[in-house]
Amino acid sequence: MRGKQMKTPTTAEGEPEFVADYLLYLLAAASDGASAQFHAKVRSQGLRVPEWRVLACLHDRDGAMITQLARIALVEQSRLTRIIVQMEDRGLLRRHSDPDDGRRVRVFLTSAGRALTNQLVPQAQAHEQALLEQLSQPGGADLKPMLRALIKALEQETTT
Amino acid sequence: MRGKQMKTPTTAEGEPEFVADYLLYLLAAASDGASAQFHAKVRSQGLRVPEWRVLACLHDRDGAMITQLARIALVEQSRLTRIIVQMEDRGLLRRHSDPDDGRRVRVFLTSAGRALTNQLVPQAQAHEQALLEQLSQPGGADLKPMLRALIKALEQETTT
DNA sequence: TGAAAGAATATGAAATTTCATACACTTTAC
DNA sequence: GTAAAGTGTATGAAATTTCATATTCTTTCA
Repeated sequence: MRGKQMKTPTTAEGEPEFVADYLLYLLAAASDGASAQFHAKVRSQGLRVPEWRVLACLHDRDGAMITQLARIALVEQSRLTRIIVQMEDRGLLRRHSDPDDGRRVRVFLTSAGRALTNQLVPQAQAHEQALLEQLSQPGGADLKPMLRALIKALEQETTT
Repeated sequence: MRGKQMKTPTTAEGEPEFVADYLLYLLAAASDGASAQFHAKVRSQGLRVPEWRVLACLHDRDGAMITQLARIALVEQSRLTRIIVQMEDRGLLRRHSDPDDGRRVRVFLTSAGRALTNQLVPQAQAHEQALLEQLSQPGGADLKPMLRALIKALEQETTT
């Protein structure tokens, strides 16, 4: 291999660049970039991103608690509470306090909410499919397993 | 391989789970989870995450324009403008309008800003190193290249 | 049993973010 | 050279988010 020798990019000052190869930046940029299109579509249908995430969570687990939803939707609890209230006001979901534990509030899709969700989930899946196909060339087939491994490692770290 | 046959997880209703294996969720959760610890450390040093990102960008490219910083720091422009103003008020950076193009504002670290940056960047690198070591077991060595490929593919998509 | 500790959700008030758009400057194309 | 179009940044006003903490239940355990 006669190398077109790739030198590490450097700043004007001659120091090596930091951001462009920093894992947390790559993760944030990848997440942001990959989501941009679909999130635009979500907004065009009158939902904010966390609202869509709530619907998606409820698609999987109707009747989830606020705290669970907050964790999965990656939103802070008090913020999620207010989002849920707004969504309830819009008729997308209903809150019921858990009969077995009065502290808990369980959230259920209304039929309107379910209808919207059933419309969005396939759109999300189609978009994902398209992305994955674009990525399949280099070997991006391993992307999802790798992300799952990272997430799992991070969860255990917290426990350990 | 006698298979402990992994069945696809399903919802109570029997439909397959969507979120847990959805690429955009995996990306967001990975980014969020991976960043959590370090971002907590950033905040404990009196910076919000976008502020730290600005410092990191300026570490690489002192004198960057607001728009560039917004793009790299993944922050909307008008929001970044206000963040920059606050940081200037705190004495971390300086704004100068570009002599060659009066529309542009170039942002420079002050010595205080540079000192803080020079303290944080190594912390970030150490944290990244630790993360990567945790990940090296399965084959996470390919994570960064894979993310770079994804980011690049997304950039080109926009152009195309 | 009952007091203390723990959990889940809600909420006030300050701070931040968003969205649209204004403003200032530059480039383009006559 | 100048009007029109394009860029880069700032800003008002409404909406949202944050942070700390209140509130309401539940569990623990002496």
